[in-house]
Amino acid sequence: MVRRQAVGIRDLARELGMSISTVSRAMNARPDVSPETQRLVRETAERLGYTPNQSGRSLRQGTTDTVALVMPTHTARTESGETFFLNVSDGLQEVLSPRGLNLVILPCGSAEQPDEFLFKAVDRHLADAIVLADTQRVDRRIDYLIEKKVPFVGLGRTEAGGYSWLDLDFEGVAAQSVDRLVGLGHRRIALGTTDRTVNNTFLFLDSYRASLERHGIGYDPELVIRVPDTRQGGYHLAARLLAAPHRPTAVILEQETLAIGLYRALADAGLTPGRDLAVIGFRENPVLDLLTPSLTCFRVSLTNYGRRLGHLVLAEMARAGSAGPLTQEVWPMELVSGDSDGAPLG
Amino acid sequence: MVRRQAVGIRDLARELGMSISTVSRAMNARPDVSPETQRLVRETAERLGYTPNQSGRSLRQGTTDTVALVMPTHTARTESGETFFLNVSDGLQEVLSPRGLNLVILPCGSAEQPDEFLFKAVDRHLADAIVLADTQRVDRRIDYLIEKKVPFVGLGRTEAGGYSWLDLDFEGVAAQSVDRLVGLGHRRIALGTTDRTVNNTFLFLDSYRASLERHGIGYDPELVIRVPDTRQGGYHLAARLLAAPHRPTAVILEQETLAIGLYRALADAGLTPGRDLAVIGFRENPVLDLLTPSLTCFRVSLTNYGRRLGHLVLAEMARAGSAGPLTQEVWPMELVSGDSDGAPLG
DNA sequence: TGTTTTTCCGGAAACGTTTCCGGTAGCGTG
DNA sequence: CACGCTACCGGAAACGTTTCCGGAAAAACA
Repeated sequence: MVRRQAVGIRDLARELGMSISTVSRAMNARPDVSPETQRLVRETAERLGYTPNQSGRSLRQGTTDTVALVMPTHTARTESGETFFLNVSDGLQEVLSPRGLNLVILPCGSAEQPDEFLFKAVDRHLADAIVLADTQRVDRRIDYLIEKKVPFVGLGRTEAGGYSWLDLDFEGVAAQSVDRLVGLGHRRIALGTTDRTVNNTFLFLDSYRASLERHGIGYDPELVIRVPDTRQGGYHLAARLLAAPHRPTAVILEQETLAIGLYRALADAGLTPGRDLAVIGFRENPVLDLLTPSLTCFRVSLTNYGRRLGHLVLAEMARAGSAGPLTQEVWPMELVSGDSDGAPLG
Repeated sequence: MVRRQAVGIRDLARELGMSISTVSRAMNARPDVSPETQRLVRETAERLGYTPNQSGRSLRQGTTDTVALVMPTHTARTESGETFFLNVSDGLQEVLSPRGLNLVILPCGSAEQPDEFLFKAVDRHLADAIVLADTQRVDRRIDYLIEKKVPFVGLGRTEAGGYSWLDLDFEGVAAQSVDRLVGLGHRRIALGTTDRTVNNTFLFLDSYRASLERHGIGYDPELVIRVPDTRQGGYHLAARLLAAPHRPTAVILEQETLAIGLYRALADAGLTPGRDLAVIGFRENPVLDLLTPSLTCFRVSLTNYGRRLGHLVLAEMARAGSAGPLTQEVWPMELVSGDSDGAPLG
């Protein structure tokens, strides 16, 4: 039978000739242990290769020193997501790590139910705090987290509120896009969006609609085109735009990925973005660099975003369930002007 | 003070009027507890909302029911990791999940030392098994894992061997690329690669060199161009190719990302891939769809790859340190013929 | 020097679970 | 009826750590 743990706190204490409680305090840098002892303990621990057993610690203090970012992998697989999450997680970790907190990413496989997946993770007390991505308009997971008093931050809003979140300014982006296009003289402005149930989609659509009406342009449901968040989706989107009875002169994309298929489709039809159809994309993305003419879109520093997220998580953990103030932040995005959104032809 | 755990096994036992040992056995579906009791226990657990505390379990049985995929996020940020890891993890999870194993992704932030990061994760016994990505040519982490007898699978080879791994057929890809280009009549074939220390890079280079020599073409170090694994890198690569004294007629890319900047640079120079310069990329990637002419590259099902990885992990866990047979698999990639690799002009 | 405070350390009880070991009841068998 | 066997279950000891509590020595103070 294999030894469970190579060297435990008991072995270390025996080696040092002191009590395990002293060793424990020394390892945790408690003030009530002499500096000399601390040094000695640490040195010996290093020498014997001792590291405290996490399960023991967790059991005793009811804490795991871990923050989990739960993220549905099928979202990330839609080609736009992976760099998003990894960049965010990098910023997140940069803040958490110095505080002695480990970051783990919990991928909710495409096979599983996102709700059940989270419930299980929470019940198992896999982490002390959670970052919940891909929030739906109404999201049962939020209710669960609140009920169970798990410190968490939403990486996205829901309709309900009542918790701390951080989100990109979808409404602002939609409004800016409409304003810009209207300013250029466009009146028939389409929206290319997805069929996802994530809240962003709703926010974007609502703002698009409100912005149009603010400019005295009637909202035409025919101009809201829902396609899958993939290249093929973008291609299909273009096809539907071009086939529309009264063809729109501009389109706003809620997902950057759509731009790829859209450009391709326009090229196939002998049309040029910016001249024959004004296009405004969503998030700036390295791979979009390939697009010619360059895409007008919006920029945000994902690493900073992740860092801020880290601080929110820390705040949530600090207040530990006590009814403190919530932080709800919308992050503005900066317009990056490209050549894809010219004035209408006609 | 807040109750540590809402409802523990003790509460459940009291409610049921039986001993905690029976409850435990029932929850774990042990054979020596009557079916009737099992049903009753489960039902009551469900009703009271009881879930076993993971720390308690881990402490007692020295196991965490978790597999960790450790992955350096800075790799993923170089734009080429794009969808690779999430697709692989999806397949991985599909295999692990039904076995009651949780998958976590441990992102080694760009700020941290990858070695230390792993050592700490292992010492803390964060997972029962590990999938180690981004293996270097010589990798201290491998030695550590072997020494500590942690079940693990390399997502990539190292020079040393002596453990189980799964890897893509970089050598085959390089050889096929060279063969194809030589077959088309090319003699000056460049290699666009990166300065990364990951083992792939070495394997690819070695095979490129050997393949050339197999065709009686001398290896010219001047034709091996190392650039960062980014768009800018690809752009820079093209610049160096075009500026070469005796300009190569073909280039093989070890990283798919390079294709983007390369295409852009060629366009800027008024050149066309496939006509003025033959290009063979590496892995098929959705975003590369934008490239015109279409890129000749290689294909592999990442989800299958991930699934296979899952089975290797299970095998490693099963043999639990006992010197069993190692599994070392190279996965072939399928050539996807595009229009980017025509015959040389001259 | 006597008293109080401070500094530092040891003993022991948790944390929630699993599992070994033993024990009782019921059953079949001769 | 006596015996053994099986099917279930309970008690209690772990697993490795932290932390409460108290106590001894040393330091500070009068």
